[in-house]
Amino acid sequence: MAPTKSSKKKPKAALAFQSPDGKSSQHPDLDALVQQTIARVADKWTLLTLEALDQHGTLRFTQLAGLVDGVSQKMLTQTLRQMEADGFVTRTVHPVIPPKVEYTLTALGRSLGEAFCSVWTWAEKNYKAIEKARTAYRERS
Amino acid sequence: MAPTKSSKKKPKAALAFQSPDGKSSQHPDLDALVQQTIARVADKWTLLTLEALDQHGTLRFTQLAGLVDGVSQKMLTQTLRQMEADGFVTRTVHPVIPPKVEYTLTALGRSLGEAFCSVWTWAEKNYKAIEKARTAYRERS
DNA sequence: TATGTCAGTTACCGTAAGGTAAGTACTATG
DNA sequence: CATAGTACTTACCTTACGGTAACTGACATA
Repeated sequence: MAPTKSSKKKPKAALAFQSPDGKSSQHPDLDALVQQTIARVADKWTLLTLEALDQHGTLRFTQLAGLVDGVSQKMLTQTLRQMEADGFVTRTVHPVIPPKVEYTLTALGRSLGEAFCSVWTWAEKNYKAIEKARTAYRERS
Repeated sequence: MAPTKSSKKKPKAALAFQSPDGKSSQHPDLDALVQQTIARVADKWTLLTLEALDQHGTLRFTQLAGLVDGVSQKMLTQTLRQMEADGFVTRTVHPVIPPKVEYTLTALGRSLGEAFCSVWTWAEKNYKAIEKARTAYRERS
């Protein structure tokens, strides 16, 4: 797509990233990178899988399939591979028959879970307000 | 073989929004509701629009189109309608010629921005770790 | 020999997300 | 009269997401 042009960051975001204020970023695609990161991470199956692993610790493939409601084998595999590639989970293969594969969150994965926690609690607090707004909107139109 | 069938099953799993399973579900799972909420909110254009409005306060349609990098008119309209319906923005039409329409965040919208701030910050802090993990994964396989 | 278990992989296919481009409505201005 | 400016719709079309189901491999058990 078109290259990211504007450097836009809110002052309220605590920047762990050191960069002179008011100047254009040394990393022109920082926003794009961050956006990509969020887009990847804010996936339905990723979030559900993250949650399941966060709650239960180490899980096997079929256990995950049972916990992540509605997921297909295909999507679960895909999601786990992606999360492994991104460094969110470790995949441990025990060379036994029948196969045994265990998945655990890494520190990075756990930190992601914590970060999403605030959105999660926000959603818990506000989903009623959203539904109310939707009803009001529907009646208005 | 019966793949990934858990206690709850959906006749057809649509993306994100789907409520009732078999029973008269006046109480879909809280988790499901929260998940739906996040799925809706964690949309690319929604996040970018939210950010633009959070930074600039009140904006007109074309201003938003300029700020939200890469968005098409179609998607911008769709996103704004959705956000309005969800109670995140107010849409003020000034009955003048040529048309003038202004968009502002509601309190709910602003609170969402704050909640997402932690994820945003997390992404800023960790996107390098993710890229590193990806490279390592690629080399590993 | 047939069947089951676990953790996948692969092929097939329908849906829907989303981009492009053109059209709409209205008026002021050159 | 033609054009520009604003805020959209609408039609069309392509891609990619994701569901279903069948198949793999190696052994254990009946």
